Amino acid sequence: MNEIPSRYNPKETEDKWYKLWEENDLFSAKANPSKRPFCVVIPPPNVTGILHMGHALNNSVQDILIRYHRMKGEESLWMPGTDHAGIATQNVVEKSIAKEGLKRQDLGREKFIERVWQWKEQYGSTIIRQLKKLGASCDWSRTRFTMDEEYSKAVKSVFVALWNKGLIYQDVKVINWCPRCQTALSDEEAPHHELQGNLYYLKYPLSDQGKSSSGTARSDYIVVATTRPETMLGDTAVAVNPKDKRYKKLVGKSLILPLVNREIKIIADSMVDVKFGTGAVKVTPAHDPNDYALGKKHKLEFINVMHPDGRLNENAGDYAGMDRFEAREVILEDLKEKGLLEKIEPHALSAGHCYRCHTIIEPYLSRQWFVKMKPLAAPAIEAVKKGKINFHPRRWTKVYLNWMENIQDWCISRQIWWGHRIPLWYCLDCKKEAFASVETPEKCRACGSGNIKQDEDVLDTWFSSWLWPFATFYWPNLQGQSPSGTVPSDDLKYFYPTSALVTAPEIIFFWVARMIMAGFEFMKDKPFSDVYIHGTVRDIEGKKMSKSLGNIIDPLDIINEYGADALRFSIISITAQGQDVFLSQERFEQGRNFANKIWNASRFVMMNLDPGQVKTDLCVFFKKEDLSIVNRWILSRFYSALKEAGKKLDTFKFNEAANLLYSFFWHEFCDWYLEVIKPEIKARQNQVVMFKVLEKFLRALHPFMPFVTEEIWQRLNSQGQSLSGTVPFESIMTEPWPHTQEQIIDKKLEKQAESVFAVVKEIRNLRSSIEIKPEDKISISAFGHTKAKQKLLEANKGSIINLAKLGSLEILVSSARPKSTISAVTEDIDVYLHFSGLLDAEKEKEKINGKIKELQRFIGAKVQRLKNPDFIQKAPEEIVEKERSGLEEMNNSLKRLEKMRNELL
RNA sequence: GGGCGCAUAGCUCAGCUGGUUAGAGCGCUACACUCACAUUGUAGAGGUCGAAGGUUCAAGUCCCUCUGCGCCCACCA
Repeated sequence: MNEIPSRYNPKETEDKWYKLWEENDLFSAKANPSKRPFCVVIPPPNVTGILHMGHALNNSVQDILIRYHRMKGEESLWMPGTDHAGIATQNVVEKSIAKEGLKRQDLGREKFIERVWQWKEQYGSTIIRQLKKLGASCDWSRTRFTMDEEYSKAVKSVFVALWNKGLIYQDVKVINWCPRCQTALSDEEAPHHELQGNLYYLKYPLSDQGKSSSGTARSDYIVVATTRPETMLGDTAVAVNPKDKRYKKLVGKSLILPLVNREIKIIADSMVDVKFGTGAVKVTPAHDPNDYALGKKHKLEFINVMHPDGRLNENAGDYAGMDRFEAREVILEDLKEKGLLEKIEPHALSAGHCYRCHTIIEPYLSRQWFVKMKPLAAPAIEAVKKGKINFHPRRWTKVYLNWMENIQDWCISRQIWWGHRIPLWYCLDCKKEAFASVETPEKCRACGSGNIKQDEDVLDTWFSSWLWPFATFYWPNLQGQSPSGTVPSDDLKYFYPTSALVTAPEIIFFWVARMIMAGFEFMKDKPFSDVYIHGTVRDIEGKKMSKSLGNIIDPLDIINEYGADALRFSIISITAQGQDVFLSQERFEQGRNFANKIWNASRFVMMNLDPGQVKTDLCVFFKKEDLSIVNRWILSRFYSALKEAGKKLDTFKFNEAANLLYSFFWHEFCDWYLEVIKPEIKARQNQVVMFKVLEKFLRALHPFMPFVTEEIWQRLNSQGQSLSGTVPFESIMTEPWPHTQEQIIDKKLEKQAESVFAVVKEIRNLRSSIEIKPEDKISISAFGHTKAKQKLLEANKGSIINLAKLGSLEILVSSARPKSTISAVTEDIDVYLHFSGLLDAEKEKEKINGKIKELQRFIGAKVQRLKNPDFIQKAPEEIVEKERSGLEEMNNSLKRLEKMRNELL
């Protein structure tokens, strides 16, 4: 057995097994009415994506779910794919052609899109390859892309369906505009971040007419406060609160807009906050959502002063052509010169930022397409309220509902090229209303003219992502060509609704909520039953990992250095329910060490395994009573850990499941069990139990650490059961997740075994307290205060000698203290270490006194509790009983300790 | 302005529906390379569970208030 190296090397196993799994088609799933379906659709990573820690966490969780359910005998499908990520991908390709000195406009729309496809062919599967390194057991034969032909058809169908229902409309509104990407964004795509800016106080002079009639006006101008002074060029009114006494007389009068010399009215509206700034607001209806509303209400003029790229346009007069921020400085300068800049105050404000390029967005008046969301939201709200869909952890339910109940219409048109072009056509001849069509039309529906033109805009990427749980199954046609052949048409029916969705909190609005709405609207059913929201991956200081901060830990580096199993296990074991994940490089050592521990324990088992005998003995039924206490103990412990871990997995508590298996294996199986059986490892029952427990443990752990468990399982079985590399290929992947055997779990027995271990621990403790060398064989005497304990000592004498490295163990017949000993107590058992050297009685006494004091404290608390009549009366009987027996035990220990101390005198 | 989360050992965090003496990993100290593993073993130090109230026979655990961090949402110009 020397050929097993003493260190586990993931590099030699991971790629090998992944390849075999793939070659043997173990990831694929198909509709199988005799089995329960289990389905997870992957949150499709962007085609431009490269694997980061967020992906690693997200996909580890999904793979655990899928592998677990697959092993539980469910037909488990993990549907993979990528997202075309309109803006992000277009940006990447624009950067790439910029190296050739080209802009997308130089190429033209068609050529540019061709270049994007080329880029996608070349780099688009990077992330898929990386997911494979992680061990992801997706059914790759089904890999989908949101721009696939069939998928595009689904997108168009959905657009047409909503159009026909009257849920899509066009409007001119102030929307979020990214001057860098030059497109409209939805509200979700323009998250607000705080900025340290200024509040500028500008003086707007009253016009002559205004001045003359206001004899009591304190001054001949009104001061307005703004954070974006450059927008003043587009002002068409100043608004005040009608109740504001300061301005009451001025309402209806006019002002002269400085620099532009436009006459603008002073209007009154209750929307204006009297307390903010000066109580007078400049109104720029084309560049602010609030002002837009005011503009509509008061029928003001809408003056757009900006080009789509953020430069000021011809309406800005002298400032035309300047960038918005440059213009701001110049305008302030000019106002100052004219004495119209009253003051500047520092002011924290929050502004929308483009979620793709982080540019400050500009509220911008433009014509866009919108989806009416309220009707779609209603069933999606109800489903969650009624518990048809459950969030884990539950608190996200509120976040979801709050958003859904205040949902705004969705701006879906984007002024970019890469994406699903809006399936709307305009007739250039009859100029009637636009019409929607799934198939590309040749003629105008109204007049039959062939002179028609498709809308230039593309749809928001999320307008395709929200169909992911069913469009990936070739809805609405239900059949299509996957990379590996025709997909059967009953798959959707079988796998939908899918089972669980795993994602990060920031995706709830973008994707989760919308999938739920799309599910009910188009499939008449929820898209999934459970939503597991995991935390955000952060660095050790709590900062989000990002390239710009330079605090990235690359999962591929970790895989390379520690192995994919280590990565998976470490990241899962610290991912508490929905808490953010704080990572540092060292974290992965835990996973690596665990893999190594499993490796070596297995190595030890295999080195000592008699394959032939185990093979025959596996079929032998060992009667419980015939098994040694330690064998019964490890079986009981194993099955109870298994039972708990299963419960945790079923309730999305992955870290708890992982940690249960970890501490069972390391601290019970390795630290105690293997050590106890070591001297008699060839005994038939030991052989069978250690083999069984290890083999089942590997299966239980497989969803978490697929590679190392497969490698060992294969080696183990090639010994124990001759499964070695036989055809057909057998894999731990498709073995059942072990069943719990309740009848073997025996808590009483566990306690017995553990009291033996406690004796061992006390002996070790004594040994180290007087600094006896480990190689010195010491003599121990022990006395059990009950018959049962005496018997237990007798029965486990050998184990104690072995574990505590004793020269001899004498079991006393009376509680009298042997001479020249130091002592310790455990529950019901006294332990004496024979000591020939000089005994420092004082030191020994001190130690015992310390223990006595501690014990007295606890006893005091217990006595207090038991003296309380309310406690006796109101606490449950069993608790009171527990307290009583606990007190009794403690008193016993106390007496024994006191006796020991007194004997020292 | 609303909403949510977190404050427990030096660090990072577990502690489920309240019930014996509050746990883990890392780090630290001492000892040990005895034939599975130094990516290891054994032993140990280290906590009045953020603060103040309250409910209860009993509170890290439930309620209220406060403090400090963090996040999300919202049209504060």
